[in-house]
Formats: sequence, C-alpha cells, structure tokens
Amino acid sequence: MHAFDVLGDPVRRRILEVLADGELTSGAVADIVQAEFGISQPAVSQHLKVLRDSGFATVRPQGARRLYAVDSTPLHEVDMWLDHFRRFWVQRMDSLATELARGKRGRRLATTHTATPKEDPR
Amino acid sequence: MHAFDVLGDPVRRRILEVLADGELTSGAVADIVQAEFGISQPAVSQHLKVLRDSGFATVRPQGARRLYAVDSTPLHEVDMWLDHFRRFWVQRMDSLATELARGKRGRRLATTHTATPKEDPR
DNA sequence: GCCTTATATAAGTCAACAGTGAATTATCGG
DNA sequence: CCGATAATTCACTGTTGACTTATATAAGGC
Repeated sequence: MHAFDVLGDPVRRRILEVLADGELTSGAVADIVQAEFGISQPAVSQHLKVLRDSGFATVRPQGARRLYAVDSTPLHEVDMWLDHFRRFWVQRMDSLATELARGKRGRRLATTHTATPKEDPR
Repeated sequence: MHAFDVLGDPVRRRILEVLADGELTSGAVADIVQAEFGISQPAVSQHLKVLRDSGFATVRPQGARRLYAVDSTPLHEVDMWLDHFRRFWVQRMDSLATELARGKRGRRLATTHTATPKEDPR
C-alpha cells in the first residue's frame, strides 16, 4: 500500500497524530479512536496493522500489551515528494516575509485574498 | 474527497508532477499519462476532474483546448499536516520559518538540511 | 490450571472508486 | 453550415478496502 493510500484514511491519520506525542498501547489508541470515530476495536487493530505493514508505525511488546510508536520514514518520503511543489507556497510566504521585514505595516493586505489560510505566526 | 485521497492515486500524483513544470492542455497531460500508465483518454479526463473538484488544479479554456495548472493550496495543507511529525526528521524544526521570517533571501529551500552550524548541547 | 484482559485474525458484507466504450458538448478551419 | 478535433460526461463493471461480528492467541492474576 502506497504511503498516500495509508494517509488517505482519517482514522489512520488520527492514530499517527496521537502517536506523535509518544508511544501508546494498542488499547489506548483504540480507546481514543473508538471515542472519536465510533468504530470497533478490531477495526482499530486492522488500521494499526496497515500502519505496521506500511512502515508508519513500529510495535514493541510489553507483556500482554503492544506499544506502538511512529516511524517517520514514510512521512519523510511524503514530505520529500512535496518538494516538487513547495516553491508554490514558499515563494508566497517569502514575499510576505520580505514585506513584513521591510516594516510594511500598512493594513494593506489588499492583495485580494480568495481565502484566508490560517498561518502559524510562530 | 480529502486531499490525501486525491494524492492516493499514482496517476493523479503524476499529473500534478507534470503540471508543476507549467500549465498543459488536457491532451498533453493525457498523452504523457497514457504513455506511462496505459489508460484511456477518458480515464485521464476523469482524474483531471477529480483534481479540479478537489482544488488541486485550475482550468483555463483556450479555444477548444483546456489549459490545466497546479493550485498548490491543498498541497500546502498537506504540508502543514506534516508539521505534526517534522521534528522527527528535522533537527531545527523552525529553521525554514525563521529563515523566512527574517526575510533571508538566500532561498536555499533547506530540504533535508542536516548541517548544523553549532552543536546542540543537550 | 482457569478466568480475565489485551490484541490480533477470520470471514463476510457493502460502498466507493478506477476503469471501459459510447455518447455528448464545444470550438475551429474551411 | 459542416466535418474534424478536443474534451467531458454517461452508463456500466470489477476490484478494493473499511467495517462488522465471531473467534483465536497470548499474558497475568488468582
């Protein structure tokens, strides 16, 4: 299964998000996902299997539990594929940054925004 | 259709790649894709429709032809989702953002940028 | 050794999607 | 206007994948 197919499922994306904060048991993942998506435990287990088989997650047995963690390798590959297109938005951000760097504080913003992309002003 | 579902299809990914180099007519896209994947012209047209409907591509009629171009907005959203995991492979997670915020014009596009000017004392 | 908890697998159903060929719409050159 | 070309839409089919319930494996506590 290709990386993008794996990420195509919202349940799997959510699992990866919760695993991003640290490893969790299968049961802990299932509790979260079941609460949010209302699917059964076997369904979650099957998603975890997909994540395992496609390299997005690793497992470490601990007694009867299985501790899951993110393996970022395929995510990094996805990120690298995006390099084909990054110039499309880096250029925009760059010009915006330049504008800001020049102290152009004018409440201009009149570049006819079609949408307001929420940007993290960190 | 979610952005990741759109990107789940290899034909659609390829279409976006070829469009990344500049706009092309539907026919030009079809020629490339048909040569590489061996599918019919209507199949390509249907993929173009998916890309249109999901915001990945824009169309501009030019006589009897239709010129397709990439719209990077949903790709940018995908890129932002990856922020959840970028720390796994980027040491200085904020390097790009900082660079841009400072209006640094040496637009190195620092992908897989491993060199650190100073070692991190942890 | 049992019973319980934790997790995975099995078997089957259903909907969605990618593909096909045929038909349709639209534009151009004469 | 007409025929040719460009492209999309239609109607249908096969495959895939996500879900369910039921069951199996494995470890822990008593």
